[in-house]
Amino acid sequence: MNITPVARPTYHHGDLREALLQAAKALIGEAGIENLSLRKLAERAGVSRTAPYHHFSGKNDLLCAIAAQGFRCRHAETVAMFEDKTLTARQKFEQYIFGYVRFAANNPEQYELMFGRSIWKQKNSTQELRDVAYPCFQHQVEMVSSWQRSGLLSGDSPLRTSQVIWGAVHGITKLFIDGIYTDAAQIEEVSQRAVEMFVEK
Amino acid sequence: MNITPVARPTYHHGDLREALLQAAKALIGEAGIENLSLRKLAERAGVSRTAPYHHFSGKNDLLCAIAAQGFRCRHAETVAMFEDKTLTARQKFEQYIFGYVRFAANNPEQYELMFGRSIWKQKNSTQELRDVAYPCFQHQVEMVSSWQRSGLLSGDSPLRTSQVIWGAVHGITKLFIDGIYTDAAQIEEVSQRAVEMFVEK
DNA sequence: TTGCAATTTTGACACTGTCAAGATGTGTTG
DNA sequence: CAACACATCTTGACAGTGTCAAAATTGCAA
Repeated sequence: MNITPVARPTYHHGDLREALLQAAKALIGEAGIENLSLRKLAERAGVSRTAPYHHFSGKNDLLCAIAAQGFRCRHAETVAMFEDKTLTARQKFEQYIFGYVRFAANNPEQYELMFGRSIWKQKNSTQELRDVAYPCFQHQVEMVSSWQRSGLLSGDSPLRTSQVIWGAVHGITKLFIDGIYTDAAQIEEVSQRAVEMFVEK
Repeated sequence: MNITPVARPTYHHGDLREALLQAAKALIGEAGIENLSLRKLAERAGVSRTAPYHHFSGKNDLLCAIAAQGFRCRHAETVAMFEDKTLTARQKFEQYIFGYVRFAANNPEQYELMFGRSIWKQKNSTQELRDVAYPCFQHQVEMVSSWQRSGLLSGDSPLRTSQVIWGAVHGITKLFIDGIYTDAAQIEEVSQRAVEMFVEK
């Protein structure tokens, strides 16, 4: 919540864009997205109110950049896990569910930016964000398709099945991080139950 | 988006509280929650900026009241459906899923208030809202419990199973109304697939 | 050195939620 | 009917917000 301005020796910052992204992630982690203001952010970075506008076209642009970072991080994690040849299909499915939920629980504010209404609702998404998010979505369908071929999941429509499973993890996640489910300790048990309910017996 | 002030003959409004709730629902339906301001709302109701403060303790209080209306409406719908003796268990389950998704699709902004982060995240919920929301949550668990006893759903933990199913419909719903799934026409097909994946064969 | 472009700053504007204090109406009691 | 109490509404004010325009500063290239 507190602002800790950073003294800056030179007039030009050097890498203000990256510094702003870092400070923004720190601020939303402390006080939530709704309490992030460009002015507080600028002050934290030790720079004037409108300096960020030379690195981001506006607040929305900055939020999209943070979301894009999240997609890149999450996508790398998922691909690495799915290509691990020491895991069975069932283990990969479990890892996917638990990894997804854990990522969201550890970075709730960033997750909100990635999948929340503030960006996607009214076509606020940047081209950069769309370019990095769509492969992420696509990869989920491919994983589900592979699990169906291996008999772990039922049905013949990878897209529909993937939409239901993604919906489930997304919904469980949101109910927890948005504070409707108050007991956060239950999230692992609910995830476990989700795995049981989806895999074929 | 436009403001259409309402001429008012008398100094006292008569039923300003209800008028504000109605106008607020109309405004968020037109421009979304994030574009609702108390000032525009007051102007629309033909009243000064601070008049609403004599009927709601603040903006959050007003939003909670709108959410509470949504819970009452949805709860009545659900109870009536579940007590309909002409429906089989399977039909009731389908109706629950489709009804849930349809309600959210028809009232996306009100749904966002009911289950979104803006209210629940930081203990912003009113006592009135909690009193009307919890029975709604509880009823979902009871329905799932009944479907498990009838053999429609598997497992022995109504709470966990209910959390997964609620998570699924909530997640599917959110992915659509928040604009991540762009093709809203698919929502029925995804709901149908969800029913198939959850009921025992 | 001069000139140019990138970067940062100051000033300004419209908008927001909300508090304090005053004005106006309504209802109740003597 | 008169006077008071109270609910309701209004005006004024304040701090905070995102963002634009114009001016200032700096780094780099010719």
